[in-house]
Amino acid sequence: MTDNGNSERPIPRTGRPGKRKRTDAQQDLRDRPSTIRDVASKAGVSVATVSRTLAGNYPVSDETRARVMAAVESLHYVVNVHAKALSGRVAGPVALVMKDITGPSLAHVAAGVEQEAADRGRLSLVCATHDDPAREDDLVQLMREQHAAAVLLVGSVVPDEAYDRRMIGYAEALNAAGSRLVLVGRPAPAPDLPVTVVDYDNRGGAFQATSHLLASGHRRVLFLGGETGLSSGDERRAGHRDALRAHGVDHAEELDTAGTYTRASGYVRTRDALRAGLEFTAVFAASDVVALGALAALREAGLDVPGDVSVVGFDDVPFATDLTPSLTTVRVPYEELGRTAVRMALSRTQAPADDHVVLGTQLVIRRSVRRLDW
Amino acid sequence: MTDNGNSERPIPRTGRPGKRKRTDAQQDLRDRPSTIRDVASKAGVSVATVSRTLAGNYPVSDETRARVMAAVESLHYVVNVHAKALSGRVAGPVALVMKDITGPSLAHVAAGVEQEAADRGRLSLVCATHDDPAREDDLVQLMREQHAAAVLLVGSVVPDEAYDRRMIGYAEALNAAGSRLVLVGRPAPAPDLPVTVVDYDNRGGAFQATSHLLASGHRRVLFLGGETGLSSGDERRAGHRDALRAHGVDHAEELDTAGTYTRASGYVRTRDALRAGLEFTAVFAASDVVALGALAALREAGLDVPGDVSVVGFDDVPFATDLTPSLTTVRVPYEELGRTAVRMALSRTQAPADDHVVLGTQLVIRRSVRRLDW
DNA sequence: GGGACGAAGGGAAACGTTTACTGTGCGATC
DNA sequence: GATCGCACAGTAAACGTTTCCCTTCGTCCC
Repeated sequence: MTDNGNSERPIPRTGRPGKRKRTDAQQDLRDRPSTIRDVASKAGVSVATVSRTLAGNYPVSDETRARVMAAVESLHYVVNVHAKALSGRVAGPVALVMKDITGPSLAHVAAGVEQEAADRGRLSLVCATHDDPAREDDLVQLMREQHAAAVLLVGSVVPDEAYDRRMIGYAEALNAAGSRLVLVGRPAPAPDLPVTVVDYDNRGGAFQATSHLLASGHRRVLFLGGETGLSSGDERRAGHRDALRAHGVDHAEELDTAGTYTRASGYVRTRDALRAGLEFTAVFAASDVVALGALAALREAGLDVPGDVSVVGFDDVPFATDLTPSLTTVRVPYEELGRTAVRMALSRTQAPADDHVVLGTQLVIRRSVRRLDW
Repeated sequence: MTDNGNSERPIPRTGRPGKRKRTDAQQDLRDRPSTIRDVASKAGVSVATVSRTLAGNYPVSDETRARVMAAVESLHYVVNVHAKALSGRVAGPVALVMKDITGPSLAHVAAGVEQEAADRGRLSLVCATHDDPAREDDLVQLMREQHAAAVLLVGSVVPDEAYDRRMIGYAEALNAAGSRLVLVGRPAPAPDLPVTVVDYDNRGGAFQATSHLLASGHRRVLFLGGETGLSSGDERRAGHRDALRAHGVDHAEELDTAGTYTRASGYVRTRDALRAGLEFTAVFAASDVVALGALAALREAGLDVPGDVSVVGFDDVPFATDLTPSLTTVRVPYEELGRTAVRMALSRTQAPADDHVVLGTQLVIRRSVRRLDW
């Protein structure tokens, strides 16, 4: 024993009496992460002292601290987060659940979430559902197992009864586990639920967009809306109609289309409208990628934007400024959406109530709209 | 006692003899996640039986199973992953460390990583470094604590000596902890290191791009390269020069520029080249966003693409097809890059050696290049 | 000179699982 | 009819930390 001879009590044992699978001791350093006991024995102190030295919340003599730190260095010791979580408290991660990460808007939400989470010392778990509700169920379950501090469900949905039921279930299950459900860009299923809702003003943004077109003298606006039923789609449609009504413009049924948020959908609907001989001087696409399709169809038809037809989008994705012409669109604060969601979920005081917030949207005027009265 | 009366043995106790902070039992369900002991006591069995019932790796009578499942349901029990990790083995997460998540190419890598990880039953931790080496150090450390199965460092770098040292440290530290360092899109710091490298053929892609321009009759190609020193930038530059050499075209120093991978850089360099009166009939931008800037500058100068100047990009970001004109570019299999990285890191057999793979890149011909000899 | 006190450190419980051991009955086998 | 084996269930050790509680030792104050 290499005890420093000042005590009869046994020095902390190197290993437990329990069996060790590994027979040759030389391998121990190689493939098994070193534990606090390894550090303790190497430093000739107890595990309690090592823990306290590293935590720095307890007086430790300089000499002991030095020995412990040296042992930590030489063993490349890092704490085992599972053990730490099991005993002391560990800040749970933030879980981000979305349909897909590659879309520019969702990527920005993710960036905001990651940044705010990191600022608060949390890790971010990112998962894609690919629009599969069963997968969403599994993920919420999984996040409960992981003790996630908050579970963020991001992206527009069809708010039917099944959706409400699922969200209610999630909210309660997470709440019971001390976590928090956060709905980002999707509606609350019911009032007084333990849920945080962070949304943005779809309706107001669409209102601004269409108002801008109407104020520029356009009267026949082809609306390339999102899917009917989808929350963001319906809200943007409502904002569009609000604006028509507010400006006393008749709502032409045939100009009010619905479809998916894809380039293809924008392309097809615009092309078909042109083929059908519909008259319009402007297009309001309910998303920038839809606008992309519209621009392609218009260009193909030999129409100039904004010379012949004006176009407005929605989202303000990064490339909107680089299109020809640069796209007038509605800016959605996606990154701020993510940050706010994390902030609200984590800094929630003991208020058990639900909390909602709606971030504003804002028209960004570029070059894809022409004033007709010029 | 609601025991079913068929045994004298004491039913498992409800709680441990140890002290409980909570005094009023009614609160127990509310804020503390229920444990396997809660389930066991509710079902009138031992914790071992509950564990085995849930794991399904041990014979359990139908009646017992039903009771356990009922208890699980009613208590909304989920296993505590930390406890599980401490005892049996739990598949560690995959950690993805990158400069920023919002870029289209990195987002696609992330999507590939997430998908492959999910397919293998792993969670994905996503972190942004914002190009801060110290943050990268912290994250690697953090991932070691988290027992990540693999740590993926994604994105081009300046491979200087400090970089090598850091990567070597990471590789060894992670390897010692049973994890694996994976470098994606960046070079290996040294041979025979426990590291997995997944890269793509920057040089070959650039060679194809410039070759395409030269084969189309262009002789003076403005090269908008990436930063000198940056691995991907240097490789693409090398590929470009290879092609010039292969086609016997003189390398004109003034046409070979370096800068950042930003739209602004592409814009400024193209504008300056035009102002300086440099003669060129084609532009090869070392990334699509740089091409975006070039397109804007050309347009501003009243030049038509591809009528007056041809343009080729690199990356094949999603919007490349939607530009005016659609952009001829080099496709990089970003998503596959992510998938491959995870696959290689996780399905690595006991081969302790380093393993490298280079994915191919491929020219995608669209409408931004004109044949000069027509 | 004696007690109080603070600094420093150790022992061991507790966190929630999994699983190796140990029993039990009970039907089948010789 | 004793025995073997199997289905089923419980006990307890182990996983790696943190922290409560206890001990020791030196100082300071009256």
